Amino acid sequence: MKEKDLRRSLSVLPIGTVMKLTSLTARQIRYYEEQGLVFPERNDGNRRMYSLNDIDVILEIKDYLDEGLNISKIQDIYKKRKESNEQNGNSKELSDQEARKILSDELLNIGGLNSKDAENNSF
DNA sequence: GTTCTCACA
DNA sequence: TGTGAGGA
Repeated sequence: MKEKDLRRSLSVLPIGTVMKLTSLTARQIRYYEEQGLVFPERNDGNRRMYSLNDIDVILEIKDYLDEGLNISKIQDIYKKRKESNEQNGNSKELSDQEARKILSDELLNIGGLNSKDAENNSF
């Protein structure tokens, strides 16, 4: 399973491919990178090379955007997700449980932010 | 032909 | 966000 993760993290896709796969504009894709949502590598001559992992994230971002979240909120979600993934270097199973919880919180948050200001942090 | 950065409508 | 300029 590590093999897949490795390939999945290999950055080999030019922005044009990502555009087609995500149906977003280059502008948006670059913007999300600027916002720290995806981290493409910059191999030959300053060209952004995205990985399947990035595609996944971008697709997810698109999804969140579609559900009414703004960039800053998405940034927050990913920030927290990363923290949860990195804080437990001793237990992978716990990380998985945490990941599930985080996802649940995200969904709850999406539903709850419509009426009031869940803007800050309820979790 | 494709992508990059910067800047402005 | 879109788009155009100017370069690689």
